[in-house]
Amino acid sequence: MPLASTPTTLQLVQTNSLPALVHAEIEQLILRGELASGQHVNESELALRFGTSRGPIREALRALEESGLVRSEKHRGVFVREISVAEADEIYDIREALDQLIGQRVAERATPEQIRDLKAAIAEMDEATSLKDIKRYHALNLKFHDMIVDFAGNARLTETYRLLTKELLLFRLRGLQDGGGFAVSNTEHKAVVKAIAARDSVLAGELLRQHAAESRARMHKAATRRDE
Amino acid sequence: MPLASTPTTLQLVQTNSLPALVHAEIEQLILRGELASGQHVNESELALRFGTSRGPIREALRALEESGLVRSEKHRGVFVREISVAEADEIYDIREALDQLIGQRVAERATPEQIRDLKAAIAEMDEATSLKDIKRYHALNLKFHDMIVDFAGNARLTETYRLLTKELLLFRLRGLQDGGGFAVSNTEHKAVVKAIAARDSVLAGELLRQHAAESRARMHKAATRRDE
DNA sequence: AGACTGAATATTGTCAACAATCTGCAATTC
DNA sequence: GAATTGCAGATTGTTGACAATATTCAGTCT
Repeated sequence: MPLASTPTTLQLVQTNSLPALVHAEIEQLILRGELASGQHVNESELALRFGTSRGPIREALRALEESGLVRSEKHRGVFVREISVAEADEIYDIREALDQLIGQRVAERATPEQIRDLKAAIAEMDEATSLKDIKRYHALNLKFHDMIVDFAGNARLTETYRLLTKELLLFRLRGLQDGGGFAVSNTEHKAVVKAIAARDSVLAGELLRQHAAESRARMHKAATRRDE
Repeated sequence: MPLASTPTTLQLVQTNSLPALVHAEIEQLILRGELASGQHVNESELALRFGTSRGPIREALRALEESGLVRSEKHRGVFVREISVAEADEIYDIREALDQLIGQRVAERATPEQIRDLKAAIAEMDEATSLKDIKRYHALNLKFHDMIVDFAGNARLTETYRLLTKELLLFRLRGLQDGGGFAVSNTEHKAVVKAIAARDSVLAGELLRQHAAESRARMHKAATRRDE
């Protein structure tokens, strides 16, 4: 999917139905924060924006509801979900378990090319760090984790992991940016990839789990700092 | 949810919208095998059956698609998903990781009452075993795992786990009944609950993971037996 | 006979209108 | 003045109709 040669819009429309397109579009709107957490989502407005009727919009919203990005109240409409610290905590608990699994599987299965790609991504992050380009670092970080879960070679795991990650992203957008320490983060990445390259699956799993735990800890720190 | 005092239909209709009701209904149809794996799902037919128009049906199907019970092809309609052995394997890989987490958390958090409930469920399963009532055992087994994931006290985990379980159920319905050995299964349950009662979270996690692994192994055995 | 063409049918995709419900605000009552 | 009621206006819930596409099957040609 990352390397898909750009399909023409024609192909897109022919394969994906309108609801699917709208689904992806609205998801981006939410993930980019254009539709803020807690905000009411107006069907007609979206229909107008995308040049469709409300039918496809509603179908897309139902899918987004199932994936947890949106919540719906009867006769009141749908709202972008708000993730509480407690909920983020629950998600992190799952994510840690999955990260351990991911680390193990990648160490077992990653091809030399994939390991090279991971190292390249880390180098880029180092670059972003020295340039203090936080935004770029953040994007690269997401890409790194996207790559690594892909390399675990379990499509269903990828799907599950991305679902949870999206929800956490929703939480971060709520205002709490990952509390600094992004130079630290990359040294963790290096350790993980080193274990992967050494094919030490147990260690890789352990390290990737710890990496998620660190991220959770940073969230907590940011959250409590904000509440005082 | 298990202890919800039966709400009146009035309340149900007032709170849940038609798509939500239809969603639950169709899910049952699929999980009970009334809509078989791979089968084409006719929108108009369902609309007629539930006495609605096609709109709500389509919304429900979109949600079911997102949850993975159904797949959809443009202009051809939606089909009940078919889970291959490879996909089931992927799901089991995730399930094992989650079961380990579940075991740990339950050992840490379960109340004495909850532990008693688990023991009661096991006793019932023993009874079903001695009566050779496989069907009842199967139902109780599902209930047991439902309870245990609930007792982990992580709503998001419950949701994720149930999602995967539903997909696996879809696979089992495909013909491969869990290859016997259900007396074995209950001795495993006992060991898990013993570890939980002893508050040994590491062991409980390990045992529950193993339990999932055994289940996976039984699936493999049944699958290869079928393919020869 | 087998492969191809094309109409007839069935099914899905989309839309626009109508019904039900909620929200906000002004008028009314105590 | 505060609480309540009742009335627009807006928004969602649902529907039935129409358009676009796929499938089927009879007929035709080689």
